[in-house]
Amino acid sequence: MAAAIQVVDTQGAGAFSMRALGAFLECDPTAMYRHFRTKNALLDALLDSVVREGSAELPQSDDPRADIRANFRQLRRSLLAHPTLAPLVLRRPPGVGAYWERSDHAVAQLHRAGMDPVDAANVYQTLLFYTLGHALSEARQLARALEREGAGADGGPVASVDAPPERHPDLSDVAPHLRDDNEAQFLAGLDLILRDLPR
Amino acid sequence: MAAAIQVVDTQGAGAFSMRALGAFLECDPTAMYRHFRTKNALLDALLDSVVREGSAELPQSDDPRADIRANFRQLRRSLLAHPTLAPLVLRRPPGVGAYWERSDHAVAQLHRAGMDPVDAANVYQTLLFYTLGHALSEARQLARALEREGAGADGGPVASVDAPPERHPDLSDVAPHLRDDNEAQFLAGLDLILRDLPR
DNA sequence: ACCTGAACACCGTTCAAGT
DNA sequence: ACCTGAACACCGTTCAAGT
Repeated sequence: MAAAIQVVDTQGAGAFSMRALGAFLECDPTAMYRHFRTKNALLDALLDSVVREGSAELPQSDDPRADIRANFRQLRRSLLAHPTLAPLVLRRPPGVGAYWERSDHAVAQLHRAGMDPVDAANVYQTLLFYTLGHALSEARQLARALEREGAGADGGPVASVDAPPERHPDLSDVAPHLRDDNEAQFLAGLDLILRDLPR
Repeated sequence: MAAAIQVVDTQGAGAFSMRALGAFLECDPTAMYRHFRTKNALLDALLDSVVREGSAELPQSDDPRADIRANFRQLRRSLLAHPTLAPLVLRRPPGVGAYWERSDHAVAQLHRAGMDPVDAANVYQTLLFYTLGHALSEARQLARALEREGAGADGGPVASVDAPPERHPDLSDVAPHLRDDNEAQFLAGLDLILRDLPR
């Protein structure tokens, strides 16, 4: 139900209830139980649709590395498109269901780059967990900014640091470098993991 | 409040309510509002204590790489020690508050290994997000196994794959390699990110 | 076949009242 | 100063009853 996504995006995930959805659709709150066995089942359908978003246009060029980058960049953007919904994605096990298209694509590219299965499995899971962790942290922060100042907020750095310098000198040295563009920072991490892959 | 952690661990995070905690402590459900402004504030205190758990004994040996490994392995274990609580850690922004000790330690080791600040920042965030994503996924699965069969369950592989082989040949090739020991798989991902670090 | 709405067993939180 | 308990405004879900 696309209406449910709309409710979550405009009202926030916390305000999403059967009663709120019923009011939005102008029907009885209990009518949804004809289409979904439970609120959890409805939520799971929403999460799957977010993860699958845009996965039909995954590129298959002559550069495996670029294709993998595109895959995970797209996943990150899909998650960030619904910041208040994104944190709930962790409720679903990664690597199954909605991830099939994405993981099959990524593993195929790793094979094509000449990587053996064991390495491919590790690199794939590292990429996936890194992407989920990074995007969901960013989404959470973006969601807070949205509810604080309405539309048009940018959320700030994905992980800002404000430690007392005298106690944590090394941390404070690094802090300025955490304030850069979030997507660039994300892609740098991807490249770090993909470093050994032939370009 | 350590009693709250006990309630979460035995009853599951879903059953944690002010009323349930009150029943456990044999006091009125509203008595907690003298010590915590809100249920959220109480939960945040719990999450912080989990992240900080054991961070006092972070090693500082002559091998920066091993020290960083120990840091993130310890973080993973702290999260997995409270599997039903762990997913809620994402509600807090990483990189602040409870993470100070851990991130300061990790960044100090990266410096000591001769890494420049920009690289150190990226490597640190990559490690953190990878660890959070990996451990929280594993914790979620472990929590499900626990509530399904009581104590003594192992939770199975952190990301099992059961895709139709005819549609996803590459994925099916890799699936067997995802079923190995979860901690070994986690450490392999860490090493992947730390590959360039001098040993 | 599908929707309705009353009802049940819960929530978090507030606040006047007690000691 | 701290705890109590009634009360308020919510939840998800069920089920007999309507069309």
